Amino acid sequence: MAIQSKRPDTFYQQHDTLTLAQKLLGSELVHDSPEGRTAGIIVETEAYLWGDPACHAYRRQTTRNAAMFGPPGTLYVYLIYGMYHCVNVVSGAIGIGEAVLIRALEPTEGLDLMRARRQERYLVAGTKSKPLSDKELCSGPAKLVQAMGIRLAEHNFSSLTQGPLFVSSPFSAAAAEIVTTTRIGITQGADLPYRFYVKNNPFVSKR
DNA sequence: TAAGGGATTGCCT
DNA sequence: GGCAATCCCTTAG
Repeated sequence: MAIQSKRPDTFYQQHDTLTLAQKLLGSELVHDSPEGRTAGIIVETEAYLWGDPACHAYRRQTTRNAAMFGPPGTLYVYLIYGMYHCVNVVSGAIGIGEAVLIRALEPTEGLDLMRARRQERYLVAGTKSKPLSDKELCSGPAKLVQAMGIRLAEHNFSSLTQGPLFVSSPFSAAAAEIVTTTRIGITQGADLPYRFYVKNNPFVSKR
């Protein structure tokens, strides 16, 4: 296993949100949990900006979006549709509610643990019997939260620069081609080109 | 205080 | 491809 360097505070401080959303592509998200390590290369992101009607911080700071107003490199985790969670990397200055949504990972480590976490719900429900394929583990914002063992109570407000959940620099600096397009699942600001993904990567949630 | 709705997912037709 | 599931937060009254 190669030595991985944790992205420092300056990585999150020096880039504006749209740039950070692209810089995060190719970086690896790592979680060293008590159950073991899971990790994946970030292959799809979306930016949510100040003054952007789709941004959770668009109106004002509230209890739900408070983490977005923290320092860059903070995690913002929220509940969506009453049953799933999504994770964001907070960006922009303190007091400015901007963030980058992590939408998909290419799994690199701990795939069995990911599978176990993802299938837990099905095993309980007893509906799904077939093991999930590698592509089904992290190809969506709520999927990767499950697979990585990210939880609202534990990780909202936590920092990516200190602690067991962090972003590492890529192993190879091979510049992948980035596709820029519109964001998924939103109604407001649907025409803004704030979604980025690695071209031709099969682990991206949607083409 | 009440009611609407969402940065999704997976099952069903 | 369409749609239900399922909560809590936010906004309106």
